[in-house]
Amino acid sequence: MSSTCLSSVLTRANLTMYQTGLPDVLPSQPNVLPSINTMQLSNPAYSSGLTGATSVSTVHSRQMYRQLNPHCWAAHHVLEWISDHVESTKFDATTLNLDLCVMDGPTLCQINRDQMIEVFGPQLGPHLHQSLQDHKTKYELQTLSGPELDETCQLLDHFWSNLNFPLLSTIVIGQGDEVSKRELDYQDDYDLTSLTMDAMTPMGDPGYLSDNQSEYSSSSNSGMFSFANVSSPESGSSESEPEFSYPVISKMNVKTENGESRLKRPRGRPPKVSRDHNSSFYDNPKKNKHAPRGTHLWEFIRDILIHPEKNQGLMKWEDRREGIFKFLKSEAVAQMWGQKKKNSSMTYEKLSRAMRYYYKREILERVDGRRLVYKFGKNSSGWKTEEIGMAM
DNA sequence: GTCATGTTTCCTGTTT
DNA sequence: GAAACAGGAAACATGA
Repeated sequence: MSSTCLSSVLTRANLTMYQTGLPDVLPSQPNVLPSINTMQLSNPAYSSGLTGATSVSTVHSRQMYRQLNPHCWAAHHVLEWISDHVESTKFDATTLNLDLCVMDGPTLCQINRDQMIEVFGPQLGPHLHQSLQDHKTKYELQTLSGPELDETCQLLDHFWSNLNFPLLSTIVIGQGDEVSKRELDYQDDYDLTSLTMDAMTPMGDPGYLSDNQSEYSSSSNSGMFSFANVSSPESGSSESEPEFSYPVISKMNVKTENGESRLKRPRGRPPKVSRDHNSSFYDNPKKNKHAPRGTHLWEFIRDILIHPEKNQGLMKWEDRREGIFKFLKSEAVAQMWGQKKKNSSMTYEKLSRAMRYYYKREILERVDGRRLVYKFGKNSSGWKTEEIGMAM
């Protein structure tokens, strides 16, 4: 494949230029891209999928540009960046003039979209321009954002990491479409969401599962991607929470018009059932300790919105000035919210109910006639550009 | 223990 | 017909 050839060229150019260069140290911001370190070291598939000239340690340096502000990129960072995009877009690199690729970050940042297209062509140029803007935005925001945003950022990072590398194996998308991890690696900067969201939307409403089917029964998922199966710093590992099964007691028999009898739940949230084998769970002082109250739902939504470089198409601003925003991947956002609240059965339907409660409190305002569109109300804060001190 | 708050869950009905 | 919206009702978790 020609793109692979260019990759080799670029990689060799890197090695040549920086033979003396950067030590293969781990990125200094482990929270930002936790997956890169672990995956690239632990999964031979990653390195074997790269060019023969590329060692595992080279993979580390290849990703270094991601940790840096584009304004601080050296020439080899620019080459790494281009190389990654050439591979990920399967661009025919034979048409690319390598001489034109040699520039440092500050020079690159001065190139506008048209010039980018002129240098890299109509296929790769716009792609690179968009990527550069994303990288720039990312570092502008990182500079300006306060520490209160860290939790959501980490959740977003973790969320995408888990999507990219579920348990170091493969994920199953739909029925039988296996996508190798390496293929997903290179989706990282692009529309990964379109590829994976279907796989992670809830596997049916767990409330409609039979009573012995808990979504925590990971073995029953047989390879289908499930958030319940993904380890998370927040979800913990040993404290599986049993409250998401639906006891028989909460159902009642009702007659349909046809006179058929069917199961129906009473209105409202089903009561928790204390089961014998769980008594220790409820007595567990660790569980009852006052956990620091997390951010509220609207704050969680806000934090996703003000980190466009991390939300990867989950949500977008419709009108930033007015505070109007739209869910693009509503179920994915709900899953993330559920992950934050340690509730793997969260759905957009439930999330949206909570959102609707905000109307009364004027944290959100209705946007009539537009689906998945909400607007921040006068009692919300922290989303306005003036408030977070960024020029948009 | 009680209460308020902020969800979460489920439901029925309506709108798109 | 499906998805999203709307809002009532009840339960739950947490903090004061």
